Amino acid sequence: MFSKACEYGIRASIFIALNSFEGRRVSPKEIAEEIDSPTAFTAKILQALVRNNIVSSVKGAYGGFEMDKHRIKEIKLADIVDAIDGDSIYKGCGLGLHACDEDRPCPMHDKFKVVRDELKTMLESTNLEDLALDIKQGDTFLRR
Amino acid sequence: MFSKACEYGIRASIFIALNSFEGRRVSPKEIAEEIDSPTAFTAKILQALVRNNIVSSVKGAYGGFEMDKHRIKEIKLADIVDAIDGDSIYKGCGLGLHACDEDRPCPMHDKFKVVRDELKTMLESTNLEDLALDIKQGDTFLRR
DNA sequence: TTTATTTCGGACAATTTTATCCTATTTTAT
DNA sequence: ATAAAATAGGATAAAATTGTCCGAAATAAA
Repeated sequence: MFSKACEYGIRASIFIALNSFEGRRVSPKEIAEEIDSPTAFTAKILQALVRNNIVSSVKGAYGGFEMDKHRIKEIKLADIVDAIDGDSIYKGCGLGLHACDEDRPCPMHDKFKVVRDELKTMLESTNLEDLALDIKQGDTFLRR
Repeated sequence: MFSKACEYGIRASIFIALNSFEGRRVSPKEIAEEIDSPTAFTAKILQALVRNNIVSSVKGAYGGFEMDKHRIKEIKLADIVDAIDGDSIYKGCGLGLHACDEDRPCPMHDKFKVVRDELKTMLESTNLEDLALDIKQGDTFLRR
């Protein structure tokens, strides 16, 4: 469904949010250990998240990755997916047809659209704060 | 969402179904031209469809790929997706966690499950005959 | 200002997916 | 039987994705 990069990106974002509530910055190494992902690859994904204004970074001693505490609830899963995988998952045709739309639909179009729109709505209505709080309460997990 | 192989597989199956209604066998070349896909790669996918009993093949002169006319309505999109991409799209965790389930869910689990189940239901309830008939009536298309 | 620390970013490598090519095998028609 | 036609399948190549490494740039603390 999502690329590996996107999966890591979402997990990393949740972990950073969790720590930003406590005012802690985290390093790529710490993030990768916590979300069980390859460190250098995760660092690359963090760069993309920074470029897309999902997280911010601070270089130098005592630096690391963090999020503005008050923006955490404004950041939606859709923002992260957009930043890393783009919007093809919302907009693309189920059969990979470039010109598939209402006017010239593929055979799956109508039925696929329902599912795709529901996915879109879900991603757009799920914010990082809710996800982070579930983890904090031990209801959900980021590893394995 | 689906792999290229799976997209080609679905498109090819629909085209074969369409021709099998008329009792015509079709070649990989003809299929690839009609669904706008690479011929040799499509041929490989057809082999997988044959192995998984989605279509049958006849070698030698006047051979080609065909489907049992009476089974066309019994074949669901889910069968084709299963044959080519496996069931990870139904069963996999949205965040790629191997051990994600009801007991130890990832933060996206509940919301993702709703979408994934709807996708599953859609694929399991859509049969090749309906898709082929839509094309025949000029309501939907397999190319571009 | 110097040093230690940390992200940034480019180059490279491994793996997976997508795609091609060629030969073997099977089947039908003559 | 033989030849022609067609799928089967292995080897290989190209492209995309995933993953690693290392030096440059930036920053904070001393």
